[in-house]
Amino acid sequence: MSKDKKVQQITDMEVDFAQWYTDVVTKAELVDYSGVKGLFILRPYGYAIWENIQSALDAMFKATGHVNVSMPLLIPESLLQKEKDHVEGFAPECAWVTIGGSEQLPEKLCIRPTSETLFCDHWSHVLHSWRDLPFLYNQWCSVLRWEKTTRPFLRGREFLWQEGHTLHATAEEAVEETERMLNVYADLTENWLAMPVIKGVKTDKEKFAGAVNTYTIECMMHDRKALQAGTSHYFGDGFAKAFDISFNDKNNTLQYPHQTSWGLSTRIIGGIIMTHGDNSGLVLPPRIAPIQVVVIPVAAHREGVTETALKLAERLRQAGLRVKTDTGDQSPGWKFAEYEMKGVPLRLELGPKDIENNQCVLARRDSGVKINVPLDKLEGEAKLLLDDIQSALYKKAKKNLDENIYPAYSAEEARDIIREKGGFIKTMWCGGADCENKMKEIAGVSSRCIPFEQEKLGDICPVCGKPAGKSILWGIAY
RNA sequence: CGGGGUGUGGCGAAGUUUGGUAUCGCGCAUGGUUCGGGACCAUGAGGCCGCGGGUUCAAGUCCCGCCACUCCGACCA
Repeated sequence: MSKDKKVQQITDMEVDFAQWYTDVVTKAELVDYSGVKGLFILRPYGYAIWENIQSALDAMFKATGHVNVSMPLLIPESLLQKEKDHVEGFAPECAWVTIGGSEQLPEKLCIRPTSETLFCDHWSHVLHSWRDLPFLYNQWCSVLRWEKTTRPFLRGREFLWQEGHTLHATAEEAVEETERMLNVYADLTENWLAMPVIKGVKTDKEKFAGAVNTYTIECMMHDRKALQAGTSHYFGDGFAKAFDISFNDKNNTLQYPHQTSWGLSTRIIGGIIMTHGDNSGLVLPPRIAPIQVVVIPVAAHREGVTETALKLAERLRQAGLRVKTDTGDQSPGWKFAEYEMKGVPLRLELGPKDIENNQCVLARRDSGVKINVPLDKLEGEAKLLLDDIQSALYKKAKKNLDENIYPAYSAEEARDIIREKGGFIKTMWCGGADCENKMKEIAGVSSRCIPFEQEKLGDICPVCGKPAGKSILWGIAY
């Protein structure tokens, strides 16, 4: 147990990171297990985090011209099979509905693992003219993928996400959209979730089934493993051709449109936990924390304490903050531990001594630092502290990322670095799938992305020794 | 899908080797005293011992099957 650890129920992350993660997820009351493997219950506090992420992202989608729709849950087998690469990628993890009521169905229906095929089918009906384009659609839903092993948030068979699907008259427009949405994800992840990202493009091996290109944002977790936090795909006109989506352009020529899709899931909450959490539990970035300030009256039975606490909470609410006052009859110490476990960024303590001095105590979740604040300065101080916590979390995570990317000049060197230190490995790459596979074999890492920000680490591929034009990032991924 | 671990009141465990009345701690409820880092006392509620078969006079315990969770690998958001 570390010295400053306040909560004894959570396994130290240095002792067992996976157990620490599970402890945090359950003790912070984010999820509960359901009776079916890989299907998790999002409890109110966990769902509230998702709602905050949702509302931030949804606003960004709307601001970039997108509209929300709702597509069916089930996909006929024949529809799923229209695009060859796509079905090959997803068929192994599909769950099927074969019976309706007591009748065997004439065609089995797949519970959507993703909805490209549904959007394509729909668009093939409604698209006629260049005037209809672009379609800029998004849907918030859950999807089902029959994963072998499952973990709360990180890998569920069912998970909540949003999937954006867009259709454009030209390849240029579609590529631009793919990049735009990756930047939206990066904006959310860095500025709201305080998680630094590396933007790049996936190799052919790692890209989405059916995509021409997959763009990704990669994050580094506290245990130095990689988390793919969001992806944006450019499809070219492959799906359009497979689904017979076409339109007449301005010159009355029949054209195939170009397509994109992009998704971000509740997995990102696992990312938040593993990026900011500590041995006392969850640490939430203020911008998405369901409770930004928890007000805890001390010696609440004493005259004026509860009343004053409620008044201060209301003042903070008026100032636009999300505030909870805990007037329960547990001891103050119990409450301190409870809200630390839940990652509430700021705690306001108010007791008789404070009231005498016309002040209160504000305690930061990230650093544990407590300060006395005169009551007339409360709103300003609280906001300043929340802003500071938000940026401190980002800086700390950025440091972890920057300090754990190592160059390597052979697969063996990469292997040794991964074994000793973990983190990301950067190397040059010839672009060959053989070298990528060999890297996996020897060093145990998968390619994370070819970063947009390229570095020149040499001239040759560290695996085959042939000329190499690009730098690439490797890591062990969740 | 391969390998390991675990399933006993809400949670964590003991009991399983050697079959014989269901135990402990925490939590929960009520009352009281407390209250600045997980308070204390008293009283009380709560169990098809993961599920299904079998052996036996008798199964938490022995046998067979299944399921779930969890960790480590291969695959994915």
